[in-house]
Amino acid sequence: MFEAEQKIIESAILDYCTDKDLPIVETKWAWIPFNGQWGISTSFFQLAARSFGQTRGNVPQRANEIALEVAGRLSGIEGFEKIEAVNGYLNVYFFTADYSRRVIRQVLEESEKYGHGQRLNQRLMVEFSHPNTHKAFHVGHLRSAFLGDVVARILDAAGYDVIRANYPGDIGLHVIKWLWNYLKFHKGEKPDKDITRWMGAIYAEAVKRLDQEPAYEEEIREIYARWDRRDPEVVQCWEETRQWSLDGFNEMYNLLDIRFDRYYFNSMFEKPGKEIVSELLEKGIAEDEGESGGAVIVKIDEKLELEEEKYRVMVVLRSDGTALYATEDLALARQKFLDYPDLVKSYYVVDVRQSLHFQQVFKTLELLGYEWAPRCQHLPYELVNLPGNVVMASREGTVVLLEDLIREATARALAVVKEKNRELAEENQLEIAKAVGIGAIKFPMLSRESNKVVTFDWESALDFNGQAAPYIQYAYVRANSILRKAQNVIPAELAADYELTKQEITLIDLIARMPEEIQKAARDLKTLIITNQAYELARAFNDFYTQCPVLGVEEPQRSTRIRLVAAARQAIANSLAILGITAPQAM
RNA sequence: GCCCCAGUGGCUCAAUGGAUAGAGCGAGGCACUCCUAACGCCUAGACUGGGGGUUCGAUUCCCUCCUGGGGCACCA
Repeated sequence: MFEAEQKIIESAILDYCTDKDLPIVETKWAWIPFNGQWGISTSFFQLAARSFGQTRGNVPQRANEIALEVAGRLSGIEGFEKIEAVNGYLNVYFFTADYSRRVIRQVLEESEKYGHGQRLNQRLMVEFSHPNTHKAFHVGHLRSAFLGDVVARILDAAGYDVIRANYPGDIGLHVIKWLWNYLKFHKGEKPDKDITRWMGAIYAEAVKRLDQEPAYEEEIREIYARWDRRDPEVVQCWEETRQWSLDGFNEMYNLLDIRFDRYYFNSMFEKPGKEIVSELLEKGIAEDEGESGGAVIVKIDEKLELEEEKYRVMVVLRSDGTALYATEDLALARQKFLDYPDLVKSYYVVDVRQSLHFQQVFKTLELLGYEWAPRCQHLPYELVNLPGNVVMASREGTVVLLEDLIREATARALAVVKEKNRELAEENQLEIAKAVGIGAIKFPMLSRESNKVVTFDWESALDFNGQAAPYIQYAYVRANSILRKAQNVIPAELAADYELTKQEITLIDLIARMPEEIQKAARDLKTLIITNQAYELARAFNDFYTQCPVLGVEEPQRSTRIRLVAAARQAIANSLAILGITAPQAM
C-alpha cells in the first residue's frame, strides 16, 4: 500500500550508497514493532557487514552510523512525519491522519474486494477432498476439504483463476464389499436421511461379516468378477448407490460452504491409465516382469541414474494386469492438462503419507516427456488423529463422524445464542448457531501449519473461547452493531484532524497489511497466515471497541471512527470469507 | 537400512535470518449503572530437545545425536 513512499526512501538510500562508494544491498522493509506510531523500517546490518569487505569490524556500530547518515539526508524530504535512526534501523513514520484516511478510503471503495490482488489471468487447479463413496465421511477427511477449499479461496483472492477439482474414490475393493453386502442382505433398501452415515454403516457391516465368516471372500471375488465384465445388475446397483453417496457428500459440502467446479472419478481412469502404462513400456521406461510373475514397474532412480535411492520403484500395473491407484493417477494428471492446457499449477491436497507416491507419479510423467509434469505439485498435510495417537479409520471403527461433530457443535452454539439473544426469532438463532458451530470446526484445522498433526478431542473441538472462529465472528458482530445504531450511514471523509489513539493506529495498521498478507498466503500456500491476520484484526478491533467510544463522541472523531468501524468490519468480513467462515449478523 | 516431518511456558500453537521469542487455554487476581461479558485488564510461567557450526546477528540455515510420528514393489 505504500510502494510510492518506499521507492522514495529506497532511491535515497541508493544515492547514499553511490556517493559513499558502498555496495548495493536490496532494501527490505518491515513493519516497525508497535510503539504508538505508525511506519515502516529497514536495517543496515547487511550493508554494514558488506562495507567492511574482508576486514572485520563492529557491524552494529557501523550500521547505526549508516542509519544516522541516511536519516540525516532524508530529513529534508517531505511527506513523512518523522524519520529516525535506532540501533542500526531506519524507521520511517507516516503522517497518521493522512495515511489512515487513505487506508479507510481504499477499504470502503473496494469493499468485498479489499485485500484482493489484480487478476493475473493465470489458471491453476486445486484438487482436494477426494472422498470414498460407499464409506462414511469422518473428521479425518475434513482436513483436505478445508485446506483445499481455503487454499483455493486464497489463490483466487490473490488473483488466480482457480479450478476446484474433486476426485472421489468411487470404485475399488471397498465398493465391491459394499455392493456384496447390499445385494446379499439389504437389497431394495434406500436411505431416507443421514445418507452418508447409512452408507458407512453398510460398509462397516460388510467388513464385520467378512471378518467373522472368511468363506464370504469367495462371494466378494464373484462380485468383483461380475463388475469386471460389466454385469448389468452390478453396474446398475453401483451407479445408483454411488449417486446416494454423492448426494450425501453434496449435502455436507453445502453445509460446509465448499463447492467444486469439476469432478474426476476414480472409475474413469482405469482404461486411460493402462494406455499410459503401454506407452511407458513402448518407450522402455517401464519394465514388464510378468514372465517371472511380477508386475509392471518403473525403476525411476535407475532411469534417472541416481546414486542414492530417492524415487525408488513404482508399480504401475499389478501382476494380474489390473490397474491400481498409481495407474489411475498417471491418467488423472494427464487428463487435467488435456482439459486445461494452460494450467500454471496443478495442486493435489492429499495427506503426507502419499508424498513418495506423488513424487513417483510426477517424475514418471516427466520421464515420459510431458512438459507439464513439473507443474504438478503435492500439497501434503498431516493427519487428524484421536488421543493416544489413534488413526481415524473407518474399518477400525475409530472415527468421529462429521455429522455428529456438526450436530454437537451447532447444538452447543445454539444454547449460547438462545441465552444471549432471547428475543431473536428461532430461525435466526439457528442460522447463527450454524455459522458459529461450523466456523469453530474449521478454524483449528486452518490455523496451524499443515505439517502438524491435529489431535481431535471433543473438548477442544467444541471450545469456542480464545483463539477460535467465534472470537473473530464476535468482533464482526460488534462492529456491525455499532454501524446499525448509526443507521448504517457511513459519513463522508472529513478533512479535519484529531489525534488518533494507539488502538486506532494499530487497527488501521493491521487493515493496511491485508493485501500483503493475502499475497504471502498465496505464495506460501498457507491458510494459517490468513487465520493469524483475521485473529489479530479481531483482537485489535476488540481493543478499539473497549477503549474508543464511537457514537457518543464529538465530531470529527465520531465520523472518522464510524468510517474506521466500517473499514474494520469490511476487513474482518473479507478475512472470514477467505477462510470460508460465515460472518453472522448478530451473536 | 534409507527417506520425509515434528520437537518453543503445565497444555495447544505463532514468530519474511533481525529490535525485549508472541498469543490462547489452564492457574492466581481485577473488572458488568458506559455502542452485547462469546469482551477487557493485571500477575506468574521459556537456557526455543542436546551438542557443534555458518553469520555482525539463528526459533529460523548447515552437520550430528536424542525423542516422537510417517513412508519405502503390486493398499489407497
